Amino acid sequence: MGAARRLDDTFAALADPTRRGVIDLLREQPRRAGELAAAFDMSPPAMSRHLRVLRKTGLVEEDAVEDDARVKLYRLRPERFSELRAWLDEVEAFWGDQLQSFKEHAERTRGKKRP
Amino acid sequence: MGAARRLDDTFAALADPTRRGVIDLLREQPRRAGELAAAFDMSPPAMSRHLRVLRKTGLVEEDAVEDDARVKLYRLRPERFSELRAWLDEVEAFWGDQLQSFKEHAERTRGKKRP
DNA sequence: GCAATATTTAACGCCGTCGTTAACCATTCG
DNA sequence: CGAATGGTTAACGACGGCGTTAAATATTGC
Repeated sequence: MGAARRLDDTFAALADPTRRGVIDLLREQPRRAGELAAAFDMSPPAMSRHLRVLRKTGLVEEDAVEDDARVKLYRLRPERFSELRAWLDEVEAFWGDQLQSFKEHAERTRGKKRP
Repeated sequence: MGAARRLDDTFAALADPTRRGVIDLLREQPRRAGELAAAFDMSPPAMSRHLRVLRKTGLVEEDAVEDDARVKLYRLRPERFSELRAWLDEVEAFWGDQLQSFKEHAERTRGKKRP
Protein backbone atom coordinates (compact mmCIF):
# COMPACT_ATOMS: atom_id res chain seq x y z
CA MET A 1 0.00 0.00 0.00
CA GLY A 2 3.03 2.18 0.32
CA ALA A 3 3.61 1.44 -3.30
CA ALA A 4 0.13 2.61 -4.21
CA ARG A 5 0.73 5.97 -2.60
CA ARG A 6 3.95 6.23 -4.51
CA LEU A 7 2.17 5.51 -7.76
CA ASP A 8 0.00 8.56 -7.15
CA ASP A 9 3.08 10.74 -7.15
CA THR A 10 4.72 8.91 -10.00
CA PHE A 11 1.75 9.31 -12.30
CA ALA A 12 1.22 12.90 -11.19
CA ALA A 13 4.86 13.62 -11.92
CA LEU A 14 4.56 12.14 -15.39
CA ALA A 15 1.35 13.99 -16.15
CA ASP A 16 3.32 17.17 -16.72
CA PRO A 17 4.69 17.56 -20.26
CA THR A 18 7.69 19.56 -19.08
CA ARG A 19 8.69 16.80 -16.69
CA ARG A 20 8.28 14.15 -19.36
CA GLY A 21 10.39 16.36 -21.58
CA VAL A 22 13.07 16.45 -18.91
CA ILE A 23 12.99 12.69 -18.70
CA ASP A 24 13.34 12.57 -22.43
CA LEU A 25 16.44 14.73 -22.31
CA LEU A 26 17.94 12.81 -19.42
CA ARG A 27 17.60 9.63 -21.43
CA GLU A 28 20.50 10.77 -23.55
CA GLN A 29 22.77 12.03 -20.80
CA PRO A 30 22.83 13.72 -17.39
CA ARG A 31 22.16 17.44 -17.48
CA ARG A 32 22.63 20.46 -15.28
CA ALA A 33 19.66 22.17 -13.68
CA GLY A 34 20.15 25.43 -15.52
CA GLU A 35 20.65 23.60 -18.77
CA LEU A 36 17.23 22.04 -18.36
CA ALA A 37 15.58 25.35 -17.48
CA ALA A 38 17.00 26.86 -20.65
CA ALA A 39 15.97 23.88 -22.74
CA PHE A 40 12.33 24.54 -21.89
CA ASP A 41 12.58 28.32 -21.95
CA MET A 42 11.55 28.43 -18.36
CA SER A 43 12.76 30.31 -15.27
CA PRO A 44 15.29 28.44 -13.11
CA PRO A 45 12.93 28.39 -10.10
CA ALA A 46 10.20 26.77 -12.14
CA MET A 47 12.52 24.05 -13.36
CA SER A 48 13.95 23.67 -9.90
CA ARG A 49 10.55 22.69 -8.61
CA HIS A 50 9.93 20.28 -11.46
CA LEU A 51 13.21 18.66 -10.54
CA ARG A 52 12.21 18.52 -6.92
CA VAL A 53 9.03 16.69 -7.88
CA LEU A 54 10.96 14.23 -10.01
CA ARG A 55 13.49 13.78 -7.23
CA LYS A 56 10.84 13.10 -4.61
CA THR A 57 9.19 10.46 -6.72
CA GLY A 58 12.59 8.91 -7.31
CA LEU A 59 12.38 9.16 -11.08
CA VAL A 60 15.52 11.28 -11.07
CA GLU A 61 18.54 11.73 -8.90
CA GLU A 62 20.88 14.62 -8.34
CA ASP A 63 24.55 14.38 -7.60
CA ALA A 64 27.12 17.10 -7.34
CA VAL A 65 29.82 15.90 -9.63
CA GLU A 66 32.34 18.04 -11.51
CA ASP A 67 34.95 20.31 -10.07
CA ASP A 68 32.41 23.09 -9.60
CA ALA A 69 30.36 22.48 -6.46
CA ARG A 70 27.67 24.91 -7.57
CA VAL A 71 26.39 22.84 -10.45
CA LYS A 72 24.12 19.86 -9.93
CA LEU A 73 23.81 17.07 -12.39
CA TYR A 74 20.53 15.29 -12.84
CA ARG A 75 20.17 11.77 -14.17
CA LEU A 76 17.44 9.16 -14.52
CA ARG A 77 16.86 6.36 -12.05
CA PRO A 78 15.32 3.04 -13.08
CA GLU A 79 13.49 1.89 -9.95
CA ARG A 80 10.28 3.85 -10.26
CA PHE A 81 10.01 3.10 -13.92
CA SER A 82 10.16 -0.58 -13.10
CA GLU A 83 7.44 -0.06 -10.55
CA LEU A 84 5.36 1.60 -13.21
CA ARG A 85 5.96 -1.28 -15.54
CA ALA A 86 4.92 -3.70 -12.84
CA TRP A 87 1.61 -1.89 -12.42
CA LEU A 88 1.05 -1.86 -16.15
CA ASP A 89 1.84 -5.55 -16.39
CA GLU A 90 -0.67 -6.28 -13.71
CA VAL A 91 -3.40 -4.32 -15.43
CA GLU A 92 -2.61 -5.72 -18.82
CA ALA A 93 -2.52 -9.25 -17.49
CA PHE A 94 -6.25 -8.99 -17.93
CA TRP A 95 -6.00 -8.58 -21.69
CA GLY A 96 -4.48 -11.98 -21.89
CA ASP A 97 -7.64 -13.63 -20.65
CA GLN A 98 -9.86 -11.15 -22.39
CA LEU A 99 -8.13 -11.48 -25.73
CA GLN A 100 -7.94 -15.19 -25.23
CA SER A 101 -11.71 -15.43 -24.92
CA PHE A 102 -12.05 -13.10 -27.83
CA LYS A 103 -9.76 -15.20 -29.96
CA GLU A 104 -11.68 -18.32 -29.11
CA HIS A 105 -14.89 -16.56 -29.88
CA ALA A 106 -13.51 -15.32 -33.18
CA GLU A 107 -12.30 -18.82 -33.90
CA ARG A 108 -15.72 -20.31 -33.35
CA THR A 109 -17.55 -17.68 -35.36
CA ARG A 110 -15.02 -17.30 -38.13
CA GLY A 111 -16.55 -16.41 -41.48
CA LYS A 112 -19.98 -15.81 -40.12
CA LYS A 113 -21.23 -12.26 -40.28
CA ARG A 114 -23.41 -12.81 -37.24
CA PRO A 115 -23.34 -15.87 -35.02
CA MET B 1 2.55 15.20 -31.07
CA GLY B 2 -1.06 14.28 -30.78
CA ALA B 3 0.10 11.25 -28.89
CA ALA B 4 2.09 13.41 -26.49
CA ARG B 5 -0.94 15.49 -25.68
CA ARG B 6 -2.86 12.34 -25.05
CA LEU B 7 -0.22 11.08 -22.68
CA ASP B 8 -0.77 14.17 -20.55
CA ASP B 9 -4.35 13.17 -20.03
CA THR B 10 -3.57 9.51 -19.61
CA PHE B 11 -1.04 10.11 -16.87
CA ALA B 12 -3.25 12.69 -15.22
CA ALA B 13 -6.12 10.23 -15.26
CA LEU B 14 -3.99 7.56 -13.65
CA ALA B 15 -2.65 9.92 -10.99
CA ASP B 16 -5.92 9.69 -9.12
CA PRO B 17 -6.18 6.70 -6.75
CA THR B 18 -9.93 6.44 -7.19
CA ARG B 19 -9.56 6.14 -10.93
CA ARG B 20 -6.83 3.54 -10.60
CA GLY B 21 -9.15 1.73 -8.22
CA VAL B 22 -11.87 1.80 -10.84
CA ILE B 23 -9.50 0.35 -13.37
CA ASP B 24 -8.64 -2.33 -10.89
CA LEU B 25 -12.28 -3.26 -10.48
CA LEU B 26 -12.92 -3.19 -14.20
CA ARG B 27 -10.11 -5.66 -14.70
CA GLU B 28 -12.34 -8.35 -13.29
CA GLN B 29 -15.52 -7.46 -15.09
CA PRO B 30 -17.58 -4.57 -16.47
CA ARG B 31 -19.44 -2.57 -13.85
CA ARG B 32 -22.30 -0.14 -13.63
CA ALA B 33 -21.68 3.51 -12.83
CA GLY B 34 -23.61 3.42 -9.57
CA GLU B 35 -21.93 0.21 -8.56
CA LEU B 36 -18.58 1.96 -8.86
CA ALA B 37 -19.74 4.99 -6.91
CA ALA B 38 -20.86 2.72 -4.09
CA ALA B 39 -17.63 0.74 -4.20
CA PHE B 40 -15.68 3.87 -3.36
CA ASP B 41 -18.25 5.31 -0.96
CA MET B 42 -18.60 8.31 -3.17
CA SER B 43 -21.51 10.32 -4.53
CA PRO B 44 -22.72 9.32 -7.99
CA PRO B 45 -21.84 12.73 -9.48
CA ALA B 46 -18.26 12.44 -8.27
CA MET B 47 -17.88 9.00 -9.80
CA SER B 48 -19.61 10.18 -12.94
CA ARG B 49 -16.89 12.72 -13.49
CA HIS B 50 -14.14 10.23 -12.83
CA LEU B 51 -15.71 8.05 -15.46
CA ARG B 52 -15.90 10.95 -17.84
CA VAL B 53 -12.18 11.53 -17.41
CA LEU B 54 -11.42 7.88 -18.02
CA ARG B 55 -13.73 7.86 -21.03
CA LYS B 56 -12.12 10.94 -22.56
CA THR B 57 -8.66 9.46 -22.27
CA GLY B 58 -9.95 6.26 -23.81
CA LEU B 59 -8.92 4.07 -20.90
CA VAL B 60 -12.51 3.02 -20.46
CA GLU B 61 -15.58 2.70 -22.61
CA GLU B 62 -19.25 2.85 -21.85
CA ASP B 63 -21.93 0.89 -23.57
CA ALA B 64 -25.58 0.62 -22.77
CA VAL B 65 -26.16 -3.09 -22.65
CA GLU B 66 -28.79 -4.92 -20.66
CA ASP B 67 -32.51 -4.62 -20.98
CA ASP B 68 -32.55 -1.52 -18.83
CA ALA B 69 -31.54 1.53 -20.84
CA ARG B 70 -30.88 3.56 -17.71
CA VAL B 71 -27.84 1.65 -16.64
CA LYS B 72 -24.46 2.07 -18.30
CA LEU B 73 -21.80 -0.54 -18.22
CA TYR B 74 -18.18 0.48 -18.09
CA ARG B 75 -15.32 -1.68 -19.26
CA LEU B 76 -11.59 -1.31 -19.89
CA ARG B 77 -10.07 -0.59 -23.28
CA PRO B 78 -6.57 -1.73 -24.19
CA GLU B 79 -5.41 0.93 -26.65
CA ARG B 80 -4.25 3.62 -24.25
CA PHE B 81 -2.55 1.11 -22.03
CA SER B 82 -0.56 -0.05 -25.01
CA GLU B 83 0.34 3.54 -25.73
CA LEU B 84 1.53 3.88 -22.16
CA ARG B 85 3.59 0.75 -22.49
CA ALA B 86 5.10 2.09 -25.67
CA TRP B 87 6.21 5.23 -23.89
CA LEU B 88 7.64 3.24 -21.03
CA ASP B 89 9.49 0.98 -23.44
CA GLU B 90 11.00 3.97 -25.13
CA VAL B 91 12.21 5.46 -21.87
CA GLU B 92 13.49 2.19 -20.55
CA ALA B 93 15.32 1.43 -23.74
CA PHE B 94 17.89 3.75 -22.27
CA TRP B 95 18.71 1.46 -19.35
CA GLY B 96 20.17 -1.04 -21.72
CA ASP B 97 22.89 1.36 -22.82
CA GLN B 98 23.21 3.01 -19.44
CA LEU B 99 23.61 -0.23 -17.54
CA GLN B 100 25.99 -1.38 -20.19
CA SER B 101 28.25 1.62 -19.63
CA PHE B 102 27.86 1.24 -15.90
CA LYS B 103 28.87 -2.37 -16.07
CA GLU B 104 31.92 -1.50 -18.06
CA HIS B 105 32.77 1.26 -15.65
CA ALA B 106 32.31 -1.04 -12.66
CA GLU B 107 34.46 -3.56 -14.43
CA ARG B 108 37.28 -1.10 -14.86
CA THR B 109 37.17 0.33 -11.33
CA ARG B 110 36.38 -2.86 -9.50
CA GLY B 111 37.74 -3.03 -5.93
CA LYS B 112 38.87 0.57 -5.75
CA LYS B 113 37.13 2.75 -3.18
CA ARG B 114 37.87 5.86 -5.18
CA PRO B 115 39.05 5.85 -8.75
C1' DG C 1 -49.75 9.61 -15.99
C1' DC C 2 -46.65 9.49 -11.98
C1' DA C 3 -43.45 7.94 -8.65
C1' DA C 4 -39.10 5.67 -8.46
C1' DT C 5 -34.48 4.58 -10.42
C1' DA C 6 -29.90 5.41 -12.93
C1' DT C 7 -26.89 8.69 -14.43
C1' DT C 8 -25.28 13.13 -15.83
C1' DT C 9 -24.85 18.31 -15.66
C1' DA C 10 -24.68 22.72 -12.92
C1' DA C 11 -23.07 25.54 -9.37
C1' DC C 12 -20.27 26.15 -5.40
C1' DG C 13 -16.03 25.84 -2.24
C1' DC C 14 -11.50 24.10 -1.17
C1' DC C 15 -7.02 23.05 -1.89
C1' DG C 16 -2.87 21.99 -4.68
C1' DT C 17 -0.20 22.95 -8.88
C1' DC C 18 2.52 25.82 -12.08
C1' DG C 19 4.66 29.94 -13.44
C1' DT C 20 6.75 34.52 -12.18
C1' DT C 21 9.81 37.72 -9.61
C1' DA C 22 12.49 38.77 -5.46
C1' DA C 23 15.39 37.26 -2.00
C1' DC C 24 18.69 33.85 -0.18
C1' DC C 25 22.68 30.46 0.24
C1' DA C 26 26.96 28.61 -1.57
C1' DT C 27 30.90 28.70 -4.34
C1' DT C 28 34.21 30.44 -7.53
C1' DC C 29 37.69 33.63 -9.01
C1' DG C 30 39.87 38.20 -9.95
C1' DC D 1 37.26 40.76 0.24
C1' DG D 2 33.61 41.44 -3.22
C1' DA D 3 31.28 40.69 -7.58
C1' DA D 4 29.43 37.15 -10.31
C1' DT D 5 27.50 32.48 -11.06
C1' DG D 6 24.44 28.25 -10.16
C1' DG D 7 20.73 26.83 -7.76
C1' DT D 8 16.95 26.70 -4.43
C1' DT D 9 13.37 28.76 -1.34
C1' DA D 10 9.62 32.34 -0.48
C1' DA D 11 5.68 34.82 -1.66
C1' DC D 12 2.13 35.74 -4.84
C1' DG D 13 -1.56 35.21 -8.46
C1' DA D 14 -3.98 32.38 -11.95
C1' DC D 15 -6.05 28.08 -13.08
C1' DG D 16 -7.96 23.58 -12.55
C1' DG D 17 -9.21 19.28 -10.08
C1' DC D 18 -12.14 16.92 -6.86
C1' DG D 19 -15.94 16.53 -3.71
C1' DT D 20 -20.67 18.00 -2.31
C1' DT D 21 -25.66 19.04 -2.98
C1' DA D 22 -29.41 20.45 -6.11
C1' DA D 23 -31.46 20.10 -10.45
C1' DA D 24 -32.09 18.08 -15.04
C1' DT D 25 -32.75 13.97 -18.25
C1' DA D 26 -34.12 9.35 -19.41
C1' DT D 27 -36.33 5.28 -18.62
C1' DT D 28 -38.94 1.85 -16.14
C1' DG D 29 -43.16 0.00 -14.18
C1' DC D 30 -47.45 0.28 -11.53
